[in-house]
Amino acid sequence: MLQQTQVKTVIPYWERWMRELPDIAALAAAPEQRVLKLWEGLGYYTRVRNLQKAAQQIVAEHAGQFPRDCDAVLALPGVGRYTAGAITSIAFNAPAPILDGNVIRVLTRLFDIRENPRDKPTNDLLWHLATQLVQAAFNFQPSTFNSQLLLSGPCSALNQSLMELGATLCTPQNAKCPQCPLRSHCAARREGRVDELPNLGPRAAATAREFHAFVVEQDGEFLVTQRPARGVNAGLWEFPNLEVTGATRPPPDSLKQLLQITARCEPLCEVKHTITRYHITQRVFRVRSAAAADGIPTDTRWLGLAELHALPFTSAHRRILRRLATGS
DNA sequence: TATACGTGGCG
DNA sequence: TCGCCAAGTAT
Repeated sequence: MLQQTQVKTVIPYWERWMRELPDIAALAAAPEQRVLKLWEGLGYYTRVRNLQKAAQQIVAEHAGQFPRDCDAVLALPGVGRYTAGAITSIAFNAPAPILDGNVIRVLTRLFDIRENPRDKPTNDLLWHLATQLVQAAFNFQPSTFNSQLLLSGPCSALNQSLMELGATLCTPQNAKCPQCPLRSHCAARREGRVDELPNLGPRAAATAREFHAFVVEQDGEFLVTQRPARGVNAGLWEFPNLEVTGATRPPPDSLKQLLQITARCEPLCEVKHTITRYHITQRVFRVRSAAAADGIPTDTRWLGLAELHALPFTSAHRRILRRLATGS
């Protein structure tokens, strides 16, 4: 859950998740729709499918016991170098390095590394520095006093401290350098370059795309279609929709029919969101004539409002559902 | 090796 | 309003 997602966002999801699926066996055995529902709104949906695969792999290959070996952890689906290091260092105090967005920021500033940390040589250097730091922590002999501050172990404490520093003081903007325990060691601060680092380079601009979506109601049920198994929001359910500008394929007749109807419909709302390459605007229309939906060729279902909430919708669609439920 | 993948919060 | 970024991974 924490991959590319802020702790604050994750907490309510994690609490609900742990109530519903309290252990590895429960996750491994759960229906995929239930697991997706618990993840609904968190984004990056392949993470949750990988997480369930990982649970099933642990049941099959590790007798249901979470592996302690770093290579076995790394072999789990959805677990990369960072997550394997985070788990084994934080949980087992293994001297495994971590490098996330926070640590990249802390280290590029601490050592005044001006190259783009996304470039391979610079990324290698940062992993090397993170390795040396956690090794030093592993060799550290705590005194009686500070051992009380290292209950989870020095490697665990070091890695969590690096991330926490980046999350609280060494922030992307308005870094709180006067409060930083490393201020006297920080090369970027000494050079007055804190605001210039990390140097991530420019981002590719997103292209605007516009869609019309149709909320088709019939006897208290709503028409939904399932997205393709690949690509954005793979396999999730949504209202039938059509790209209005820049469409690459001609719309099916039934959708064309819906599109013509939109001229007589009041827009329900407008939803905007951005993914890597596109700014997406969805104008959502309410269609009361169910006949308009006849013969829609894609995978479709009629579902009641309560059932709709049982499906893995994107948050944009959940906002619309709330409006439908409240009648506003 | 470079891209694509979601969403929400913040200045 | 808009751009940036977040406890990264898979392909």
